[in-house]
Amino acid sequence: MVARSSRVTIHDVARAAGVSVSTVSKALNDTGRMASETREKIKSIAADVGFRPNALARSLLFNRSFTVGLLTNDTYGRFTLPLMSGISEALVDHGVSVFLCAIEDDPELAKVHVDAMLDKQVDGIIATGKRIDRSLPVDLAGLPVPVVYAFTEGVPGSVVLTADDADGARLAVERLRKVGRRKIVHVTGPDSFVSAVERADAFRQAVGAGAVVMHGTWTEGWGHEAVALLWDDEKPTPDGIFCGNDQIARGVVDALRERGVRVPEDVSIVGFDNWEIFADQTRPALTTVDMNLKELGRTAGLTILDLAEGRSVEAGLRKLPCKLVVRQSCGGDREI
Amino acid sequence: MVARSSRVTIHDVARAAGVSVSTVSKALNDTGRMASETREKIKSIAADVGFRPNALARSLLFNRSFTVGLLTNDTYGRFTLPLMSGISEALVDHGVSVFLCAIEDDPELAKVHVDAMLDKQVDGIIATGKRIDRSLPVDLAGLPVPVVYAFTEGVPGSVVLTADDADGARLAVERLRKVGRRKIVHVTGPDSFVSAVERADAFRQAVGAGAVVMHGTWTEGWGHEAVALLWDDEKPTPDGIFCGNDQIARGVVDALRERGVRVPEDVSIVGFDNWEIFADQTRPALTTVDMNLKELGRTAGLTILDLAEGRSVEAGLRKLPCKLVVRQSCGGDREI
DNA sequence: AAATGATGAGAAAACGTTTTCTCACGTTGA
DNA sequence: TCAACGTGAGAAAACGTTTTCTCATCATTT
Repeated sequence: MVARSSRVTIHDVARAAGVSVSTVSKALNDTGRMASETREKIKSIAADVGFRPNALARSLLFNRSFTVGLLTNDTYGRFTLPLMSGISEALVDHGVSVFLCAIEDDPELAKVHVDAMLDKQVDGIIATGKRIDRSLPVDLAGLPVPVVYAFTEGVPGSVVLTADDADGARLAVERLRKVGRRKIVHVTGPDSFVSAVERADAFRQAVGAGAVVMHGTWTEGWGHEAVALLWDDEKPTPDGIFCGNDQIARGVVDALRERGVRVPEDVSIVGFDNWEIFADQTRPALTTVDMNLKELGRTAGLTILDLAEGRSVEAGLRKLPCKLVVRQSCGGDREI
Repeated sequence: MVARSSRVTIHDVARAAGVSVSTVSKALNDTGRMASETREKIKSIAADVGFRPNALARSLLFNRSFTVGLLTNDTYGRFTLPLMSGISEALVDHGVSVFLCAIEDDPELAKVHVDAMLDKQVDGIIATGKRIDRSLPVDLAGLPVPVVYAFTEGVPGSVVLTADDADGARLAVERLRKVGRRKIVHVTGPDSFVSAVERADAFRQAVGAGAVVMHGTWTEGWGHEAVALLWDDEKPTPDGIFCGNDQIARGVVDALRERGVRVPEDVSIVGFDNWEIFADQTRPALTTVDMNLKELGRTAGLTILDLAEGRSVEAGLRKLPCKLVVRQSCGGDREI
């Protein structure tokens, strides 16, 4: 009405084939009764003129937009991009596209984005954050579409996906044990983070009596500081350090090198996150726990699809397993 | 037809108000002739029942989906996320949402995503990559919608946006000069990158005769190596180093510290990228060139909007200015 | 008092699909 | 020869909007 599309519509195909639009539709969708020559002829003509059905029209009809919204509060993209990649990968086969909205902790902005997505009739919304113990600054309860939470707190009765922190900690300790380490400490982030606590608890359980956990910040600086605390002390120094993230691990490795302590010969280090930009560039490269973010994204995508298509999904917190990526900082990468 | 929407439509509002749908539409859009009491009454009823127009239906009518596609080949998100944030910020006010598609260098996948976006009638596509001298593995010429390229090579006659590398280099040298540095070298990435070459050329021009440019890789390791080359040499050592990215800068700073060379007292360092995860965590924190990615994203968003709405835009390569972010690695942060 | 004009509101068409319903035609069987 | 049936294809409605057109109704002017 306002503008005229230059795109080829089903009417153009019908005209070119000398049949009605209904016949074209049935021919292309392999539905209805029809002489098979007619069907083939129409298909070939449609291909010739480059017809592609207008998804908007179908959406209107089916009340399904084949679109989901990804709401993220993780400005930096550390989590969002791998997650996004997994979601997209899982959904592209189903013809579903993803709206990405960065809300930058702004409730107003979040509301605007959510409204825009609802207006565009998204089939579902995936909400992601940085922490499982913080919720987004917008209420997603009672929306007319399903919602899946990933790495952020969900409302009661919702589906929440996260990495299994305890599993990650166990993998790390297991590895350190395997390379013969016996005096292992855990240097991690603040105990105000649920994931830091869960990893710490699993660490304590795996290590047993005398387990040492040092809470600090998620920074390289804290890695340095922790090494200073451990080595300047009178007590015997550890031979294995499990770090709460790769930045801390980087700090620890650097601090040890400065002290002339060799990694991995004297001390084995395991990081957490497999943030390649850190893990790969640290010398030696970090053996680290990977949270399988892409797989988590894939799961989130498939889950939202299940919900959108009316299949029931078990509510509650679902923790997905981690995996260990072996590089050099832990040692034993050849002999095991 | 297939499923029945539980959402409230304009018909529901019409019924509730005891008027026709046309009247409701006109009332809500402030068009048509109508008693102002009627208009207000309808507006209030619409608000009461929570009516929000179905964007799909409008899109179908206007042949405008208020949606753009962002095609990215930058898996890691270093460029994509800030860009995305800027695009989104610029477009959200216009009611435009963004489809994000990560194509991971796969031509097949790219084609699938582009087709999906076209089917969904995007108003335009923004294509982004990592390098201005490489094109995406998919041909975006001749599409029925406008395309804007950012940080990737465009087809002839297209609109291409990128950061002004030469400007960035000039800002860096200017700063180093201002803090009194006279013997400045440039340690950067491979000369197979156009942006490395452009920065190097601008660097040479700014520094004048005797300018030293060292090409290597974009890694911390090269930063270390370059310092070794410079300091192990017989020649006098530089008092200022402009690095091609923050990772190299990080390597340089660390290597200098290991040699007992003080930064910024003895040598001033300027990085490039303002990748906060590096720039902020380096000790001392890096003074570095910021490519204004968010602003670039904003420009890309507004440009695609102009194109989508039929306003003409000058084709060709458009270089946006950089800015210098001052931290501690260059010195002079107080006295200037 | 009749013709003109202004005002308010509804009917219908349009956007591009899919699906249900209807119908004409030709074939088969009695 | 006629009824019953199967087959192929089109007409129309529907999805939720917006917009153009038409038409009452009522007030104003001659």
